[in-house]
Amino acid sequence: MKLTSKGRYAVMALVDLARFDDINPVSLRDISLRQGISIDYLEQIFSKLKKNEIVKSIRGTQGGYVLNKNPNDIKLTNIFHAVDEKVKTVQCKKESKKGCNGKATKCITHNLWDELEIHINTFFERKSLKDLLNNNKETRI
Amino acid sequence: MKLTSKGRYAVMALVDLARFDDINPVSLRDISLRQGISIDYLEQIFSKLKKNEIVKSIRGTQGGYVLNKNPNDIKLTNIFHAVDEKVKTVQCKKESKKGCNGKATKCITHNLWDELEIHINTFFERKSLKDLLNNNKETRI
DNA sequence: CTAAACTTGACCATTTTAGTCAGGTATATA
DNA sequence: TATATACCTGACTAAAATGGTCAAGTTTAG
Ligand code: FES
Ligand code: FES
Repeated sequence: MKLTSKGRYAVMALVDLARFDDINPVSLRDISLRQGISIDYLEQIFSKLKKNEIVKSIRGTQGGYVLNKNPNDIKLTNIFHAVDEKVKTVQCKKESKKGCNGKATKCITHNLWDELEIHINTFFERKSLKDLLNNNKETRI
Repeated sequence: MKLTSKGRYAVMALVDLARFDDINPVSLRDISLRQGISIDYLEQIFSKLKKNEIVKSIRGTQGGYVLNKNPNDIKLTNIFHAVDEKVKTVQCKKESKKGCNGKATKCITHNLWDELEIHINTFFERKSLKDLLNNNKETRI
């Protein structure tokens, strides 16, 4: 199981944004330089973050992005959902009664993977952007 | 983040094995039929499980595999480790002082991903094959 | 002797990932 | 109003990972 760059970068970029957006909008160029993420890639990510109303954009010179919510109200779940970083542990379709093996009942490990999924998602639901800010105050770049 | 088939199948197959190996060794053919997993793929998986001393093999007609330990002592961690299903959330090399961005310090989200990794691994360390057996007694196929 | 079952290693199609690239449009400011 | 800055959009792609298959063995019960 691994975390993809898209999810990782989205969170990184938002933490960066949250630190600096109180004064001016933050340009992707700045985030790119500070965090070492390709600017073209960031554009893809922010397009989704914007669609999901996590950030607002300001176009033109001196433009950039600003958070659209209080950092306390932006949970990792919201970020991941926005960029399609999803936790998938079961193989089967959850709604279906059928198992991943095509049989009529769920497979013998289905419950286990379901528990796991909940376990992981709980972590994402608990953590907010705010938590990450506090957590890193000392280590500003 | 998603669980790969290799990890999922390994656990599935071992639960199946644990149920039936008290009487006779269980052939991959049987597991394949019961669990709907390709026999060729199972062979790859069991080769690794054997190397890691989770199962023993008995060759020849009427042969098959048997657990090499008490189900209570086989944790998901052990199984996943055996088949190289690893949890990877950080991007950087953990031992290194460098960050994932190539900079001299760890990135602003490093601690978060590290926490996540621990969170997930805790789940795997707690669950044993025994737990899964009990959990599914009613739903035998 | 032979069929069942493990053993080993190579091979491969498909999908996913992690981006790049090219061409826009909007707007602050000089 | 010219222009540089920065957002916006969609297409494209190389490389890696995934999820297997296939072939050619060896071992051993019966
Ligand atoms: S994972 Fe849901 S039935 Fe197997
Ligand atoms: S994940 Fe470790 S430094 Fe970024």
